[in-house]
Amino acid sequence: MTAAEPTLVPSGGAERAVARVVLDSPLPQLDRLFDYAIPPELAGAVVPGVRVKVPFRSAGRLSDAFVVEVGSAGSYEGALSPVDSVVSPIVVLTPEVWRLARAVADRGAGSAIDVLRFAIPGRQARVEKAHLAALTAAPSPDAPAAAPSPEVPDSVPPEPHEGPSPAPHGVGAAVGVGGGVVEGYPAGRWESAIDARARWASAALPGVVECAPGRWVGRWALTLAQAAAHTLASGSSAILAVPDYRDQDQLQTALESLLPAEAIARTDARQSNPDRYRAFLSCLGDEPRVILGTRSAVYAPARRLGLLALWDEGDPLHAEPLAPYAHSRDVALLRQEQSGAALAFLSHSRSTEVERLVEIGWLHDLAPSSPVGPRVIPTVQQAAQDGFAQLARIPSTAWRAAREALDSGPVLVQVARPGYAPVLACQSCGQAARCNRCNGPLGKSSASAVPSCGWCGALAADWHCTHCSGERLRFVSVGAGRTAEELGRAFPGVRVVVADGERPVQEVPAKAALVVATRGAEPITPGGYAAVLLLDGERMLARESLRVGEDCLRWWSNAASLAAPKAPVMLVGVGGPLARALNTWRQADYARGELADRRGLRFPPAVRAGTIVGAAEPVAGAVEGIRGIPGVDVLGPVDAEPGLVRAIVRFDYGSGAAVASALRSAVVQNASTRRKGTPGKGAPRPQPSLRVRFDDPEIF
DNA sequence: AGCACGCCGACT
DNA sequence: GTCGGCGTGCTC
Repeated sequence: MTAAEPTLVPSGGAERAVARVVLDSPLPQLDRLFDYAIPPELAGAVVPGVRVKVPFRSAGRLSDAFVVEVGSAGSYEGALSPVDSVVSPIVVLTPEVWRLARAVADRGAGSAIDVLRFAIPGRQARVEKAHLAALTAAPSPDAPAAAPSPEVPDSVPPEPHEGPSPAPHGVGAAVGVGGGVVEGYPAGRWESAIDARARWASAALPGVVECAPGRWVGRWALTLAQAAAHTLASGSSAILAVPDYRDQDQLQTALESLLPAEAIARTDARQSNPDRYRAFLSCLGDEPRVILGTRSAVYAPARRLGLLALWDEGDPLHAEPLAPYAHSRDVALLRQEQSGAALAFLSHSRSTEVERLVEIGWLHDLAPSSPVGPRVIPTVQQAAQDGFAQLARIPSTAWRAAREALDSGPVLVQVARPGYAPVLACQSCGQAARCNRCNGPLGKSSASAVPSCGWCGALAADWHCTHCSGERLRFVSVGAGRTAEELGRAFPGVRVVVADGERPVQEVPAKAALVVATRGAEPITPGGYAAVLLLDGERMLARESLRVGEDCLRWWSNAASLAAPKAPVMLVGVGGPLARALNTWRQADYARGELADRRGLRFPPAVRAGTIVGAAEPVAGAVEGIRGIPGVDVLGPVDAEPGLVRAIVRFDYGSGAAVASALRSAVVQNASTRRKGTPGKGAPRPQPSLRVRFDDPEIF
């Protein structure tokens, strides 16, 4: 502690000062505030938002905790233990983030501390020391802690400091780079929506753009960067959340072309812990920032949050895989309601979730001024005449389009699956080939590799089929590697580049080449591709999932958006409403129809859904607790893994709070009353015997 | 999670 | 009478 302001009265006067803290414990029954006395020597240091250590559990053990409130009104009657120590003077839990964490946990029947662990990076003593030293050293001599520092009029230069781009490509009119002016949409509409703290969904402009000399990004990235620059220019912070680091890199490039580097804070899971903590601390300062990151960015402690924007919210990477499993979209919706910031969803393709929000009037639609899409040419699968094309299972029209395009630049070929022939089957009976040891799926990692098991890794050197005793294997699905080989033969003399999850490629030069990429891993290229071939449509659609249609449309739209203006985009082997939506570039139409179907079937997102997994008895109890709530129906329970059952609960949005709180009570009760189970020295149960998960995109 | 508390059986 | 089993529930 430095010399500072003792805000609280010394021990003598008034009632007892009480700190209300949230404990860092995964136990659901501890997810509430606990009262501790503030000893005189810590008065003034124990303020809301700091990390503390408190005695907990009978022995003299200490638990980590965050102070949530400080006051004199103790709601707890018993004797209070004193706070043991303050870990750091930095206010890492802001009131806004606490309210958000509480709301996210309540909505997902989870613990607020689970949200906080995700939202607040671990403390790094070194980084913190440097941060505090910098704070006390130069500009603002005020205490580093909570003190609402004397309001300094912040001046962040919103001007672009990079030269404007020469003739950017992209579908639609040429755009220049301007600070805080969002181009490509009706003039002033984004700006006024941001200023009015509105909520909206926008279709992104297709195409790529050169936002600084030699730096090309998807056109969408420039839109978000311009919106963020406008927000910053008006003295507010902006949070931009993207699905993965590839999108993040593009957006960062776009931001750096408009804003000084100090105005940008970057947070993502790939950062080292010190880097993460450093970026987090930089958000806590008083100057507004543009905060760029993946899922966790929606929890950043932004000062004066003015805009919350999500790119490609339909990407499943926005769904958090850890409890309480909140999707960035839902977190953003809650935060918007609490903070009153503007909220924008930008994407090429519209998810059914966003479509629902538009239909109920929660979001408005802010469309580009000239909604022109890429030139999409649906191509029915047909037996190719050309021998080469047949090799690569490409229809002759698509093959010819690619052949011509290769004269002027690179051609993007999107394929379905990563890896090389991930699935093998018996040549004689056609059944999927299984490992002779563990029954896992067999695959091949390269042309010359010996087939091996995807589970145990055993080489299938002398494999035999368990169904028919056949001994020869054949490919069932064809991955990027194999497609690349075939294309290489179909287009002799052309350079082939492969991009997939294992071999990521951010950008390819604007030279003739075949770029074979799995969906989601497409590199961008300066000026856009001379042609785009969307090859494995049928196979992608074969996946068994409620979301398969909208997922495919999203993958195709994102790939098509990388094409140069007027370049052909060949959609192979797909017809119907999906092909029409891509061809007309009216993805929202598809989402509308899809949502209507889901309403009829009572599937998400027309309703919400959750799974309840656990031992039969607690699951039955939990189900009993929600049966009476209106707008709720329960499927099951049915047997799941050995000893466990699973029930699916579907409920209207309006019943969400009641369902969540009832299930939460069941989880808490189950956690505190010991499971009797097998009395005879059974193995201790490693997992809680009742788990609840809401809004899992993979339920149906 | 730990750990104390408490209501039953078997002992000095 | 008292010791101690482990089932039950609390932790500011």
